[in-house]
Amino acid sequence: MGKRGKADRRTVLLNYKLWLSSMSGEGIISEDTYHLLMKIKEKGSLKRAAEEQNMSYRKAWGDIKKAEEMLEYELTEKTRGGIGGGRSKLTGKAEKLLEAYHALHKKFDESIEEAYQEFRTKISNK
Amino acid sequence: MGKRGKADRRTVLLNYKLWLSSMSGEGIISEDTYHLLMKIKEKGSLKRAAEEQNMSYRKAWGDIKKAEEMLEYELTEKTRGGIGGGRSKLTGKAEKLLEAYHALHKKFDESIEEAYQEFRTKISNK
DNA sequence: GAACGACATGCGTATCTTTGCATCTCAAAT
DNA sequence: ATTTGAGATGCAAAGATACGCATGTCGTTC
Repeated sequence: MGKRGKADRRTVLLNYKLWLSSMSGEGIISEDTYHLLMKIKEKGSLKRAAEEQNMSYRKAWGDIKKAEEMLEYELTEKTRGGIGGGRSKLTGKAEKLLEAYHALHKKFDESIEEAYQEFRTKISNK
Repeated sequence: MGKRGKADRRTVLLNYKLWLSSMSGEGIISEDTYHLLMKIKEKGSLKRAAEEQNMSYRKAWGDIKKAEEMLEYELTEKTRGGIGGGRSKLTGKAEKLLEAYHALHKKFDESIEEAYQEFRTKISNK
C-alpha cells in the first residue's frame, strides 16, 4: 500500500481519437482504417489484413471503399484471380497518406502530453 | 468559380475527439458531456439542458450519472420538488473540471493547427 | 478449360445504443 | 394537505452498426 491504491483507481485518463473526413462529414479514415491499411501493405491482402485486425472482411472491405469514395482516389490496387485468388496492395497515394497520418498522430501524442499535465494540475488541487 | 469548387469538395478535414475515462475504461466524459454540463450551468435544469442539446432526458441523466460514478464525486447538485419541480446546478468541482477541459481543448487546438498544415502539404502535392 | 481463392456485394441476423414511455419521489408554494 | 413539475429509474421499442453467410466475379496456374 502507501500512496497508491485509491489514488490509482481515481486516476482520470485522457483519450483522443483522430480521424479524417470529407467536408460533407461522410466517409472517414480513422485509426482503424489506418491500421487496416498498414496491414494491407504488410500482407498484400485485404482478407488477411482484416483477419489480423480482428475485423470482419465485410466491414474491412466496406471501410476501404468508403474511404476511397471520400478521397476520390484509390487507396488499393486490387487484383482478382491468379495465384492465391487475388491480392490488394497500396497505391502510392495511400502510402503517402499513411505517412502523413502517422506524422500527424505523433505530433498529437507529443502535444497531448503537456496539455494533459496542465489539465491534471488544474483539477487536482482545490 | 476559380480555385474553389472541386478543390473544396475534396478537402480533407481533420477531426478529433478528447474524452476522459477511468482506468478501467468505463465511464467517460466526452465532448457531449461537456456541452451538456455547460447547458446545465446555463439553464439550471437537466431537463432543459437535454432538450437544448437535442438529446433525450433519459440519456442525459444516464451520462451525468456515469460521469459522476467514474469521477467519484458529484457534478451536479440536484433538487427535487419545489417550484418548477426541481433543478440541477453545477458543483464547484464540476465548474473547475469544465474550465480545465476547455483549456485543454484550446491548447490542443493550437498545437495541432501547425501539424495539420504540414499534413495537408504532404498529401496535396505530387 | 477446369480449378482455385481472394475480391466484391447483397441481405438477414445479432448486438449495442438511444429513445420513449410509465411510474415514483420529493419539497416549495398555495 | 394538495398541487406542481423536474429529478430518478426500469424496461420495452426503435435505430444504428457490425457480423456472417451466401453467392458471384475474375485471371492466373496446371
